[in-house]
Amino acid sequence: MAKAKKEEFTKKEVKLSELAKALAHPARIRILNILFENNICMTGDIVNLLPLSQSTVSQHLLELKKVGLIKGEVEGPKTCYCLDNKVVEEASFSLNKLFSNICNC
Amino acid sequence: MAKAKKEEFTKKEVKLSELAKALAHPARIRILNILFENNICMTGDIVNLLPLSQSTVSQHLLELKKVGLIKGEVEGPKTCYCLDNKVVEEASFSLNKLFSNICNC
DNA sequence: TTATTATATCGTATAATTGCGATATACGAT
DNA sequence: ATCGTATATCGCAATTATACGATATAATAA
Repeated sequence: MAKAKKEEFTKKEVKLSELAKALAHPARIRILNILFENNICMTGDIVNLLPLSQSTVSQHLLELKKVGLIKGEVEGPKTCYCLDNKVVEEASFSLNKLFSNICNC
Repeated sequence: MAKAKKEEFTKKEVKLSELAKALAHPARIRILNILFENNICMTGDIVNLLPLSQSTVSQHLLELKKVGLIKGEVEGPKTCYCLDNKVVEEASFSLNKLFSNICNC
């Protein structure tokens, strides 16, 4: 979104939309599942589970890191990513709240 | 996303990412809230509650309609939009499932 | 019929996203 | 020191998203 326009919305609206944007690509959805399900965290292993190049996967990891859903720890030449459970929990809560606000379910 | 790449992901991953993309703009978040909170549904009224031009709001409405979260009914020269509660409910469920899959919370 | 109103769509400009190959970096092993 | 491995970043191209003004459409009102 254009930066000028961003100021015309509330912080909550912007934050929620940025969270949604982080989830708005199947590769990133898969990455989140991979990080939880397997004991896998190295970039290379994640790359092998995705139909994308190493550099592209690296970018998607960065997107997830930007909103805080994952964090990466450098271990020598490798990097080990994992979910940031606190942020994931907050994200879950935010989206739940959105839906409880717009839905009688 | 490129069409060729879309086929390399599961239908679920693609569907969920498309839902997230629909939520990935503060204007669309606000529109959903407006449609629930107020008894307002006409495009013009929605336009008045957003810092965007009529044509831009119309496009955002289309985005939400594309994923089914809202539906529009033409009433003479006006159009009345409302949430599609069934789809909203399904969306809520899908996102809940994602988070229950990646979070112990 | 003509004017008005509400809205969608078209054309266009700009910005952001997606994707990849190539390169740079950083570390461990030889 | 040099090589190999893992990963991030750069540069670029293609696509998609965002935004707006202008125009088209369609129904109602005068």
